[in-house]
Formats: sequence, structure tokens, C-alpha cells
Amino acid sequence: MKLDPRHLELLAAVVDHGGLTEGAAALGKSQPSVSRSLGQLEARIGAPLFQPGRRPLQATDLGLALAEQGRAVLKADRAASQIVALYRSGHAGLVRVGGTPVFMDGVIAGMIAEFQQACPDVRVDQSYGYADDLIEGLGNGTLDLAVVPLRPEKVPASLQFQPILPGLNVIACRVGHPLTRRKLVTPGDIAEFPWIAPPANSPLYADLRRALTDIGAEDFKISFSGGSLASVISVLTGSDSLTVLPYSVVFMMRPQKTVTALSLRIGHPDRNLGLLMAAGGPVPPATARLRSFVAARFEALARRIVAHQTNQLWR
Amino acid sequence: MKLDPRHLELLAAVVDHGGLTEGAAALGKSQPSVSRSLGQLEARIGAPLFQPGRRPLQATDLGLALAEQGRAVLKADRAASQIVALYRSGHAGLVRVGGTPVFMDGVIAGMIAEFQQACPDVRVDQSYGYADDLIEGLGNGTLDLAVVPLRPEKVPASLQFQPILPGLNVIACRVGHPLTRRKLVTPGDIAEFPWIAPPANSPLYADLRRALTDIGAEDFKISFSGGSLASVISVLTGSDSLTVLPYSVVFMMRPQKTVTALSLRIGHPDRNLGLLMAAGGPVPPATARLRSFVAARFEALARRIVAHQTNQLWR
DNA sequence: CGGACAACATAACCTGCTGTTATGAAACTG
DNA sequence: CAGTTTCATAACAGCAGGTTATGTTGTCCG
Repeated sequence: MKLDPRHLELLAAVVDHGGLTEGAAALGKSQPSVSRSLGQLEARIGAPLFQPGRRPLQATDLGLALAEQGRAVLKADRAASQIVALYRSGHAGLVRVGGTPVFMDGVIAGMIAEFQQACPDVRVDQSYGYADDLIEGLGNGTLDLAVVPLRPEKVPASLQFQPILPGLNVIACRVGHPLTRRKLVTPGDIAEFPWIAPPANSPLYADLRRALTDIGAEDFKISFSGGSLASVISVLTGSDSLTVLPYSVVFMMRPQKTVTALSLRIGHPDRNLGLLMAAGGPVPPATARLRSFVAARFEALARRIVAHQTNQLWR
Repeated sequence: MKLDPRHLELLAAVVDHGGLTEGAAALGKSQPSVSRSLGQLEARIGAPLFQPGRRPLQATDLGLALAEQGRAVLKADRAASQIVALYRSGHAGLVRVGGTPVFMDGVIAGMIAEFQQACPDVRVDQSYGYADDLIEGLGNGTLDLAVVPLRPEKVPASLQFQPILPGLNVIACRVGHPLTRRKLVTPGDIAEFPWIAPPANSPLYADLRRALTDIGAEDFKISFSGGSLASVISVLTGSDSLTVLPYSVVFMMRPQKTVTALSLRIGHPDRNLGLLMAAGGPVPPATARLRSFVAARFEALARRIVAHQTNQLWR
């Protein structure tokens, strides 16, 4: 005999609330509905669930035993509802975030850590890639969110782009680097020092080349290339090398007092760092929540940068 | 959000059977039914339960989490079905048995003990009473089964009576009683000994009076009266008293070798020991099972009595 | 690469359950 | 014993689930 789990729920509610009327009320149903459904259950199993002729309806042994199972059903149902609620509010789920390596390591990973303090049940799968990879990932559904520097006109129609910071690069070096003692750094000064280059296929590498040619530094020697942000920072702090990094990344590292930026304005790439998401379809709530969290953090970051710039020489 | 526990069951089955088709088969439903129901669940919660475009349907994290709860629902449902199955087969439930004290203590209680070896989940509530009480109890639903000596014509129309033994009484005494050495006991012999009388309102007491007057024992002295069978047996075995007991009760006590019957025929009451049950309505399965068990044991008892009588002097 | 197969989705229809309100019967209360 | 509470019944509307038949789409394999 297969019986309807909803009937067991009804039974449990009625037994636990000490009456049909109150049980029905607790379930948000009308009293006749519950009465009839339980009558049907009773007819199905061919045995009385309630002692006949008692006005505050009282269960038989069989009724109590089945109500026990009904409680289990109710518990599971509530747990399921809770899971769904967490998911729908974005407090649970999976977000697959992709981004350019330097931003991910230097800025986003820290924000994700903060985010997971508030939403520990959101799993974040992080991956690295450049614009094309990320756009493809978002297109075929293997990625939920991308953090990528992009020219707004290069955004495909099927995606939406939310700019969060202007693409501002600086020349970075270790704290205590000889050039940091100069009030003003000239293009000629930097020619002496070796350079750390980002991976050759990265946009940052193109930025570096452009920045250096812009300021007239025709030839420069590359002492280290490739590697993730951690490697770059290690080499940077262990030598007098220079490199090009996004302003935000250097800014985020201020507290460590290991890396700083030279007082030398370089050309800005005409891109914005932004958040890229699929448009049109429904957005998974956890993705939406992480997106707005990151956006808010960047907004705060932008304000801190502005406040900082009013007291600093950096340009 | 309240979601249907049946949907969770479907989800669990599909996840656990590795596919929609097999899951549907395992539930005894058609594949389109399950497909549509799960689609509905998905629409309700507004989130994908399955990874899109995978042919052996594969659940998302959310789907797996909900399937977990579905398993709990399935488990409770199966447990409930099991409870009902036990009840319906008479292997679980409650039987309220009433009967005359001497029969209950001397014969029925032992049979109930045997019955509960086979059906440990059947609870038996035993009570004592005489014919009128028992009939009333059966009538108003406070009793399921009565074991009572009754004249068949006195059975109310709303009840059914199943005779199981002729109402046969004997004069009982302790093993080793002086009268047991006599080959033949005469009415005169028994006049010397004191009598133990059952409670004055019991049918057995009437039997005793009638038996004694039948055999011409006009005056007899009563040394002990009232008390349950245990008291009677204690007094009987501790003295040379005599009493009247149903044959079956004395017969059941043979193994203890404490009580026996005199070789003196006394009048038989025109009643049958039988099982009394409500007629018409549906019989609780546990009651039916206990009834048939007791009836079978009495049948066996009757055969043993017949076999014994061919080798004994008792009449 | 393309065809065969399997797995899932959709369509159309019907049955049955659940929900509602209104109302009646029965039991508990003082 | 009357009032009140509690449950059962009636009548009806609507939806969800069951079915079979039939598309559509991954997957597998030569």
C-alpha cells in the first residue's frame, strides 16, 4: 500500500496540535479539507486513525504511529523549503567566477573571502581567463560571472557589462625602491631598472608595452616574465624591478607596505574593469548576490582611492 | 515556499536511479508524468534541478540537496506503509480482551503469552468481567473480544459467538488429597471436606451450588470464598479443601502436578465456553488474528483432553 | 560525420483529489 | 439544558497528475 505523504503531514499536524481545527489552521488549510483528506486516508487503510466519538479528536495507536512518520515528512519538507529559501535569497548555491589572473588574485579573491563570511553556504568556483575565454564561458553556461577589463563596445549583445573601475595602470615597485625617493620620476629614470612582464598574451602585457612606448622608453630589459601575481610580487619585493599593475591591485596591497607605485603618469588603457554576466535569462540568486557584493566593494574601493589621491602624489 | 513532498520523492527516485526513465519505473509511474511533475517543481522554485543538456539527467547541487530530503520523505512513507501492513495483517495493534476471571487466568493468559511470541507488536489489554459486562463492553466498543461461558441462545443479535469448549466442570483438589486415593468417590465422601467458593456473583458459584445439590450434598461448609484463581489454587494446594473449576483449567494445570480432579461426575452447566465478538462491522485484524489463534489453541486443547480421557478415570 | 538509438520533453485528454463556503450533527462546557 | 465548540457533509470549481502518442535532442558508434 502506497500512501500519500501529504496525508501523513496532515495527520501529524492534527495530532500535534490537538485537534483537527487547529491542525488545519496550522497548515493554512480549511478545516473541511483536512477532515475529508484524513477520512480518505482512513478509508484507504481501512482502519480508524482516531478514536470515535471524542470531540477534541484523539488518535488511535495506529494514528499515533503514522503521525510519527508524518512528522518526519514535515521535517524533511521544511528542510527542503529552507534549502530553497537559502538558494533563492542567494545565501546558498554555486557561483562560477572567472577573471583575469591579476585582478582575481589581487582584488577579487579577498572580496570573495569577505563575501563568504556572510554567505558561507555559497560555493565559489574560481577560474582564470582573458576576455575571450570569459565571454565564451558566459555564453555556454560554464561561467556565471566574469571580472574583466573590457571596452564597453566590445561587450556581446547576449551579455551585460557593469563597469566598476576605470582601467588605470601604474608602474609598481617595492617599497624602498630607489625611485620612490624621487619627487618626480622621469622616463629616463626608469630605463635603468629591469622589468617584470606579465604573460605575453595578457592585456596587461599590451598595456605595459604601450605605456612604456608612450613615455618614450624605447628599450627596456625584461628580467622576469609570466607567473601569477604572487610570483610577480615576490620578485618585485626581492629586487629593484619594475612592472605595470592595475592601480586597484597596488592600492589593495597598501596595508602590507611591500609594494608601491611610482609618481609617473602613464597612459590609461581605454577599458573599464567591470562585471560581465549573461543577460536575458534568470540570474541565479547567489550570482546576483555576489555580483552586487563585489560591485559594492568596488564602489567603496573607488571612494577610498579618491580620498587617498587627494593626499598623495600618485597620478 | 511550501513544496509538495511527493515532488521530493520523485526527485530522490530520479537522482538515485540515475535517470528519469528508470526513476519513473522504480516508482511505478510513467516517464512523462515524472518529467512534467519535476518540471513543475523546477518552475515553482525557479531554479534548475538538473544540469541542462545532459542526457542521463544529472542533478545540480540544489537538486542533490533536495533529493536528500526526498529520501527522508520516501523513508518515512515506506515506514508508514510498513506500519499499516503490520496492522492490516494483524501483526500490530491493540486487542482488548475481556473474560471471566478463572478462564482468563487459568487458560487465556497463557495463550496470549504464546500469541505474543509470534506477534510481539500486538498489545493486549486484558480485563475481567462476567457475561453481562462483557456483552456491554463489546456493544459500546470498549472491548474487542470476550472469552465467556454462555448459552448460545443468550447471544445478542449484534454479536457473534464461537463456541470452543463444552462447559464442563469438575471437583478439584490438591494432588495427594485423601479422596484421590479412592477409586470411586461418593457424594457422601465429599461432605467431610471444606469448600472454596468462587465469588458469589460468578457463574461458577452457581455451578458449584447446583453441582452439589445435584449430587445430594445438601450442606457443605465454605472455608474460603472470593479471590482470584491464584488465591484459590494457593488455598487448594495448601489444604484438603475442594472446589469446582472448569475442566479445562484443571487440565491446563496438569504439568504443575499441584491440582487434580476427583473421579466424581457432576452436572454439566448447559453453556459453552466461547469467543464473543462484535458482528457486522469490520473486525480489527489483530483481533481477528488473536481470535483465530485462541480458537486454534482450544481446538488442540480439546483433542488433548479427548486423548487424555481415553486413558483416565475422570468423568 | 552521420545515422541509429536512447532519453527526455511535449501534447491532449481524462480522472480524481484538494480547496473553497455553507451548513448540519455531535460532543463538551458551565 | 442551552450554548459553544468541534467535526462531518454537501456542492462545486480548479488544478495537478495519470495515461498514451509523438516530437526533440543528446549520445554512441561505425
